[in-house]
Amino acid sequence: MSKLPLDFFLNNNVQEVAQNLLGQTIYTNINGNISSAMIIETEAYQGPEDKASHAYNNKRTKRTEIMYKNGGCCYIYICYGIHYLFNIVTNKINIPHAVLIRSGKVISGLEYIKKRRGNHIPNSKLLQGPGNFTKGLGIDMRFNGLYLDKKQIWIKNTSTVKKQIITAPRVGISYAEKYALLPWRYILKN
DNA sequence: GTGCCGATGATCT
DNA sequence: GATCATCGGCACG
Repeated sequence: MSKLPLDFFLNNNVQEVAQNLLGQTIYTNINGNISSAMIIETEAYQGPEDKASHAYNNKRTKRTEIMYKNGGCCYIYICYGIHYLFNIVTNKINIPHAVLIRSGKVISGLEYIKKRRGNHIPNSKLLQGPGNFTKGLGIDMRFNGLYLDKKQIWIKNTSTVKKQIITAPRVGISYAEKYALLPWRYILKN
């Protein structure tokens, strides 16, 4: 169980990285409080060609600039004014691919995660959904632009060799026309 | 379990 | 001023 090296994210196939991330364990350290989660749901966003991506057509703005960095970098943005969404930039510099992390399963730091989410939330739902995932792990805009080899955030290689993956269309992007139908959402079975 | 709906603000035109 | 890579609460039944 070793830390994932950053070159894991330099792969030029973002769909492959999104699938390889399933079963890996992500850690956050918020003021010394460490919590971790197994990644169980991801979505691939293939920048320039993908109408659902913020970087469609190589669009460069202040917000999307992070996506043009080298793979292994965190891309955080606010969705619907309320929720932080966590993406990992993939591929080489100037190629704006990214993987959205949608759901996880608590591995450690349950007490911190419950505190951030509220005690009435059942354990199985603590990190379900992209907004809940970031809230539970304490991820916010401070993480935007951080690489995954920092003391605040990192990923350990805990994926089993054999895993069963369910594919599905991505969520909340009906405006993306034919790209909305592509099965670029990946869910770990069980 | 499913379905509707308001909250809420950064971002871009 | 419009557009969202969402969530929780409430109404069903």
